[in-house]
Amino acid sequence: MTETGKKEDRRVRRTKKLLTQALTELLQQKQAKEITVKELTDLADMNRGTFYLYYRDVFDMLEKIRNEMFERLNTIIALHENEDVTAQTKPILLELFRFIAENREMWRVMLSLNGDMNFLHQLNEVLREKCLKLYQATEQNEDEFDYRYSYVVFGSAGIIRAWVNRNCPESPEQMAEMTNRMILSGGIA
Amino acid sequence: MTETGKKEDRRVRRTKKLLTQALTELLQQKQAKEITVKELTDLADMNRGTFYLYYRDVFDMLEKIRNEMFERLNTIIALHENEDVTAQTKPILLELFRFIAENREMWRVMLSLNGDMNFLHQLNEVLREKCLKLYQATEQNEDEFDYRYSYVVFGSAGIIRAWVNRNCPESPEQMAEMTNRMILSGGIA
DNA sequence: ATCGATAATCAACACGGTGTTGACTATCTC
DNA sequence: GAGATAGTCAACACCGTGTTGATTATCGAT
Repeated sequence: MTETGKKEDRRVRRTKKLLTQALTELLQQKQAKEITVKELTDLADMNRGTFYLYYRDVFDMLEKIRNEMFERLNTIIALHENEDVTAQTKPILLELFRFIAENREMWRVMLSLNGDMNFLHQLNEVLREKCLKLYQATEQNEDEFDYRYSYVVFGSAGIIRAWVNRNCPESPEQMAEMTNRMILSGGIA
Repeated sequence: MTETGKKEDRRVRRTKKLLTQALTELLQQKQAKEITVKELTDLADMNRGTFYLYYRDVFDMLEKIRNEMFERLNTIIALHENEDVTAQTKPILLELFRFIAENREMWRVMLSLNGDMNFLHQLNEVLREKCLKLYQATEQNEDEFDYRYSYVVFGSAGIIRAWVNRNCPESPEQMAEMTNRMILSGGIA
C-alpha cells in the first residue's frame, strides 16, 4: 500500500508528523466525527490546503494511520509463522504486547470512547488466521469456531483496552502470560 | 432520562418512528458520519426542521436510541437482581440473548463497522456490576479482576456480534448455554 | 553554492448542509 | 368543537468543504 520504498521528502515527513500529532491530541478530547480539517490544520499550524495534499478527509487520515499500524503488526505476526502454537506462553503474544506498549497512545485512542470499530474489525481480521491454526491444533467442535474465535479476539481486545487505559502498568511479559492463561482457561473460573 | 411517564402525542410517536426507521435503513448502507439530516428527513419524507424538534444532530439521535435500549436492558438485569450467580446456565444470559434477537437490526448496526465504541463502552458499564457479583462468588485473584472482567465482557460482545451478523441462526437458548460455557471454561481449551 | 523540482502558502471561489426563524396549516387531546 | 401543539414551508446567515492558480520556501542532488 504505502510507498515506503523511497524516503519521503523531509517537508512531507514533517507535515504528516505534525498532522498526526494534532489528530492524536484532538482524539483525546473528542470523537473523530467532530474533528474538522480546519481545526486540525489550525492546531498543527499549517495551511488547510496542505492537508488535502495527503488525505481526503479526517477519516481517510485515520484509516491511513490505522493501515500503517496493522502493516507493522502483520510483519510481527509473519515472523512467528512457523511457531509451535501449543507452547505454553506464546512468544507472539509477548511481541504483540510489546508492540502495543510502544504505540500505547494510538491504541488507547483507537479503543477508547472516541475510538473506531474499524480498528476492532481489522484486529479481528489480522488475528483470524492465527487463531485458526491454534484452533486446528486443539481439535475443537467445528461449528462453534466462529464464536470461540470472536470471543477470544474480542476478549483480548478488552484486556488490551483496559491495559492501555491504565497506561500499561504491568509488563508485556505479565500481560502475555495473563492473556494466554485467560484464553486457555477461561475468563472467570 | 427520557420522559416515558406520559404517553407521547401520536404525531410525535409517528415522527420518531419514521426517523428511526430511516436511520436504521441508512445505517445499513453507510456510516453514521456520512448521514446528513437532510437525507434522513428526505427518506422519512418529512420537513427537515421537524428533526430539530427532537434531536440536535444525527449522533444525538443515535445516542438517544442507544440510551433507550440500555434502559430496557437495565430493566431486564434488575429483574435478575437476586439470582443465584453460580447457577449452571444463567437465566439472565437467556434473557439477554432474547432481548438482542428482538432488536437484532440495531445491535448489528451498533456492533458493525459503522458501529459505535460508545455502545461497547455502555455495555461494559451495564454488565460491570453483574460481573462483580459473579466474580465475588468465585473468589478470584483480586488485582486481575479488571482484566478478567474486560476479557469476559468484550468476549461476550464478540459472540453477540458474530451472532447478529449471521442474523441469529442459533436459538437464544443455545447462545446462552454456549456463552456461559465460554465464560466459565475459556475460549479455546 | 546553485539549480531544477516540488512542497507549502495564500487568497478566493462556488457549493452544500446546518441550525434557526416566523407564519401557516394540520392534527391531536380532552 | 375548542384550545393546544406538532408539522410544514420558505427564507436566512453561517461555516466547513474541496478545489483553484499564482507565489514563495524548502528540498535533494550535483
